[in-house]
Amino acid sequence: MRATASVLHLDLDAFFAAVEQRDKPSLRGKPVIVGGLGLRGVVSTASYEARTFGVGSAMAMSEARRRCPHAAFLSGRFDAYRATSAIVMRLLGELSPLVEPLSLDEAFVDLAAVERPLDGPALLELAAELRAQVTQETGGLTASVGLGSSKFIAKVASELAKPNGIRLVSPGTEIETIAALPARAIPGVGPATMERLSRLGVVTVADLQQLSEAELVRELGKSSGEHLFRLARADDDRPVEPERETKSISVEDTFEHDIADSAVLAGIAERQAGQVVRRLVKAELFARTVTVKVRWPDFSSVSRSRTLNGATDRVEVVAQIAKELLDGLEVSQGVRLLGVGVSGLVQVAQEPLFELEVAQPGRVLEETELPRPRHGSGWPAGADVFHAEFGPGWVWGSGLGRVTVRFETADTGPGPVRTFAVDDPNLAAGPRPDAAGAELNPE
DNA sequence: TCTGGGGTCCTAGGACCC
DNA sequence: TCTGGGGTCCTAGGACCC
Repeated sequence: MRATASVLHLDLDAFFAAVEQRDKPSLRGKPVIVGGLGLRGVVSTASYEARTFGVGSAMAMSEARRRCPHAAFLSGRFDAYRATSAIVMRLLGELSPLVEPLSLDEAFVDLAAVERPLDGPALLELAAELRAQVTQETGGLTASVGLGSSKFIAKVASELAKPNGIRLVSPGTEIETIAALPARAIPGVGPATMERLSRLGVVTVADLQQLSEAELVRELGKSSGEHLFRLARADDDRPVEPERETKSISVEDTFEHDIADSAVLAGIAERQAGQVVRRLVKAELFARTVTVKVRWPDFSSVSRSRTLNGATDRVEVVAQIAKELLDGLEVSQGVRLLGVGVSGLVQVAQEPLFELEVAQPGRVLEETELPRPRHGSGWPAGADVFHAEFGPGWVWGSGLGRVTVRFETADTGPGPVRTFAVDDPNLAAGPRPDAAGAELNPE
């Protein structure tokens, strides 16, 4: 904890949904739900209009549809989210070189790296200007900003500021600020920890402050217990860390229907190994450990891993090991989710040649013929499209060989709706072909 | 029609080494 | 002549976060 409130936490409000409302004027002011639209999808982000119906992140999409049937249900457009996030991260980088992104929509900034300490009014002014810049440069998104003497307090502050606000927790007032909050508000206290704390009579952070460190360690283990003991007293000296090295890379897929065919699963593992290795190579890393993860129909899951003597970035090696690990599992009851991951990442190859006798050379499957999870048609709801005659629009819905498109962009008013055959030659997937991101980079 | 995907961190037990 | 002790690595599972 510092003597000044020099840690800033920024959180974009209902980020994915807000980007959709920005780019789809007909959805502004309406409930929008972004997430997996398949049978087993979950909600990534709900707009504030949807939240009033009790829809929230991580909720099963089936439940969200029950609670808010008239919402717009969209699959995500991650390129658009990444582009918008980059704008915000750039603005944060102008405040300080010490920016630690937590996700596309959240980051810490260490303001102590900037010249002299700022007092309360100066901090509030800086935050207000930042929020105005974010809204200006992103085309209308809002952010909540928290300021405090540590990461923990800054994060709590931005939570208290939501939505669309600023909150400064002045140094010296931290403990009284957090005391009234539910213990669940402390990062790291999830459902399981909260259940254990409840048994000790803990509801609020103030209750937590009554427990001794020994009691917490006994209940939660050494690391968590000591950590929680300190956070309950607003004692947090974790630094803002701009660069965090990648520790693992993984790909996993939940299937629309459980799969019990081991040959099909092996084919999926092979494709996933390819995806993992592509990212491994792009990061210029090599991996020593390969892990396979399986989720059963009852939602329990197991993992199997193997560590090599050397590190590899070869698809054949990762795919072969993944398939061998999968072979060791009895899949006849069906598999709900399959995943392949690598860890033990290093920057140099140390690959012993004897590590793998590549079995029968076998045909290398083309990317397109490997099994992929399919969620409905090739026209995901919410996706950008471009029509030769009508211009840019987005997929409103599809089915029965038809796709319905609404023609509007961030800069138009609500636009008209037209329906086409799914194979209409005038209709192309993706944003306007010749001006990618133009509206976000006016210069 | 319950429960995604990509991560990080922690714990605990066993193997192994000195 | 029953079985110390510490350290490290590996595996597996689980909690948690966005």
